[in-house]
Amino acid sequence: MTLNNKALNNTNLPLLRTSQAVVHISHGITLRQYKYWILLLHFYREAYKQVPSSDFDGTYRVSISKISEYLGYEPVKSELKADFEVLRKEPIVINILSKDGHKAQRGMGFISEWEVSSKTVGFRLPIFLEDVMKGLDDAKAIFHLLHWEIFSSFNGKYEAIIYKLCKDYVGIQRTPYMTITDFRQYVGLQETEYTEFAELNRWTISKPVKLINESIISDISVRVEFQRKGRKVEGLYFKIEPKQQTISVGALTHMAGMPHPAFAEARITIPLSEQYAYLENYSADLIQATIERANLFADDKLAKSESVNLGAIYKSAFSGKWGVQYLEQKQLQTKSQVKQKEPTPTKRKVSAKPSELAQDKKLKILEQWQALSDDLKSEYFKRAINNLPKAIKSLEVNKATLANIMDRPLLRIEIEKLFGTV
DNA sequence: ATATTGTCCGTCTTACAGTC
DNA sequence: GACTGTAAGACGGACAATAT
Repeated sequence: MTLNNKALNNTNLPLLRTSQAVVHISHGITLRQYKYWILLLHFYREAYKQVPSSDFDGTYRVSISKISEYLGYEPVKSELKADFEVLRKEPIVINILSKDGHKAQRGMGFISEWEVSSKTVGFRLPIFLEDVMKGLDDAKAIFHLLHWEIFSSFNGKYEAIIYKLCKDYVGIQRTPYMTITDFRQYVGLQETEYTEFAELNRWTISKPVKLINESIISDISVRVEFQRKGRKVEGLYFKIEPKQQTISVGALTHMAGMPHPAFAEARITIPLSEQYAYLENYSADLIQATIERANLFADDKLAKSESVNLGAIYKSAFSGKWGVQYLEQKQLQTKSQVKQKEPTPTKRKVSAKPSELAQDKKLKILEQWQALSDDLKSEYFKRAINNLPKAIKSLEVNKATLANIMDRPLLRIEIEKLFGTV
């Protein structure tokens, strides 16, 4: 569809296989059906990642209890079937570029088959969506970054759609321009609905935007920009800014499912909004290198028993592009096998008060942890691991030990939570 | 039964264009 | 530049239809 083309033209992103290709589909389905679909895509993606590709036949079954877990209530069977049937029938038409570079259109349903039994739900995705899900670059994987709980907490149809649209463009801080017709199509309006712009604006633009901005759990703030010809509004786009999180970073990370792997080595939890911003601007390799470099710098300071403010270090590491040097250096090293002394990174700014607070808190937790007996430690360790979202658990089980648990941000947060509840 | 969504009406504000 | 008419739009509220 047209939106997608514009997005791609504007930013010169590679065609296809980007998250945008999946996301921007105009539709007339209800919010609940839309939620199901997003959930199914999420499950599909998870399943695909866990099972080696050749063994994965494309049909995925998920227990109804798992769906209930995400939705927060148990769906009624008849309703579920009806919704899946709508998802199967509702058309998606996407403009794509075929291999020879010519434009092509493709039509499909949101899902291609479904099966509902007493305890499970099975579904298959159209081939195109399957391909997109398989081909999704990790850095672009929307479903780890998509904040399911925030999304599902919006109870307005347009609110959720606009939130999601904006969420996809936090990185470039604005959505593609769309005409009013495009917008109507995007949010799934019939010709007869909201024929007057004033009403359209009032109920499908202004109000949802206001609600998104006022929501205490929303992680973005959104502003609509109209393009006018005289007084008449011809089109619009949204401007997006990451919002200061009003709930704990730990809770957010937990809800979002997983931090991006590139941030795995980070010793403090980098807020998702920042992760987004970094991911938009730097490659995963570069991010990893930046964090590694920053860690070295921190170690260096620790060795000299200077105080270390990780939040500030990471910030200046990214803004100062420490990773670029480091990455080049690493490549050189592996090539020439010659060990060089690392250049000192550019001077660190002394700022970032909020992260100092976080640092204090971290130290407290650390003290509390060290005061525990070995038995208690392993007890907490087990419980922390168990509390992790499934996807992370399998990773952490292999990596985490009693000795390094405090260096693993997600686990530390779980421990912190456990301390809080005891 | 209640909440959400869509429509309609009335009134106020604002930007544009024409006239003086 | 000031004045004025006009149309687009904002906004509050009432209410019906629909979904949950």
